[in-house]
Amino acid sequence: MTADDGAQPTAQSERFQQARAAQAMAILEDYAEMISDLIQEMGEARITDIASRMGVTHPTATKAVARLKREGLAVSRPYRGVFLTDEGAELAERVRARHRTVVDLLVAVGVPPETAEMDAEGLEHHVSEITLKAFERYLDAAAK
Amino acid sequence: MTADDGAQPTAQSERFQQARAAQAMAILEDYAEMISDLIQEMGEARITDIASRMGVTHPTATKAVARLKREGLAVSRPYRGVFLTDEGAELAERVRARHRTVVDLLVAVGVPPETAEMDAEGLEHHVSEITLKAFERYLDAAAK
DNA sequence: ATACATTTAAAGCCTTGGCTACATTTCTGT
DNA sequence: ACAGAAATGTAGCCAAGGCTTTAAATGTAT
Repeated sequence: MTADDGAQPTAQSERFQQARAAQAMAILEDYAEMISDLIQEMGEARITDIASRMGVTHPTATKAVARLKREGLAVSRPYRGVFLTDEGAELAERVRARHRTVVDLLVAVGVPPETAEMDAEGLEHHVSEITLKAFERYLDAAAK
Repeated sequence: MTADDGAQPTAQSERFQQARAAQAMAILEDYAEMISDLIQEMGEARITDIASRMGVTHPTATKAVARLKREGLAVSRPYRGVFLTDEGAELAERVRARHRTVVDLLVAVGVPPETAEMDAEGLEHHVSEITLKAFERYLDAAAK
């Protein structure tokens, strides 16, 4: 009836699939950024601290770290802190920069800073490169 | 060490928990909106059409509809179309309006329309009421 | 009206990302 | 040095949201 079952995806279904893919990356990104934060602040990232800051229990944090390791983004030895690989650190830095840009843009269009910080946490993972660049241009223009 | 294990959550951990909660609603919102779209366009929403537009297989769509029914957002009889309850229709309408606002705002700050449409699909679920209101004010101001 | 095509349903599998409960290891203080 | 506390690991449970495969119901066309 709608003419595409299993056949070529529509633009719309592609958007949903894209959104789902972004979501799959989101947690990895959050954990990588958190680990990076902790290393900067305290020299190492302990499972307990990661869990506490992410608002999850430590087994959950352990699982997430296992996934990061599987993806080649982190390394760790039993009963020791977690560290990022070069790739992981790079991801964390990109995520951090994007987060700042998103918060800044929200504030620039009139969102209260606290709310901006809150919403950015979920929002940021769905901001594409193109949109990010647009945000940066907008902020640059507004800064002048 | 970081002083809050299981104790009161930090502002940061609360943000993450909030983002996770928003994510849990996201799929429900997407399906509700899609069902609403289909009903408007074709008078009813068939499982096959929902699946095709969402870019998933029909068993997956069936499961999603089951959740909607469980949450009191939709109703359906075996081998018949899916319909929204008042609550479901209201949710769909809110989601649709928010989607439009988000796309408009993205375009207003310089994001190409096609990209705006793409990113909004994931973004919208994390835009709080407060942020949405700010977007609307911004768009109003820019319209003048 | 009956055979064939399409649609829906049902069952069962997988991964993710939460959780609790329990075991083990490391750290710390006396 | 050793006991108790704290941190980490491991196992197993759950729900969500994908999937494929198989079965049943519905719709359609000769």
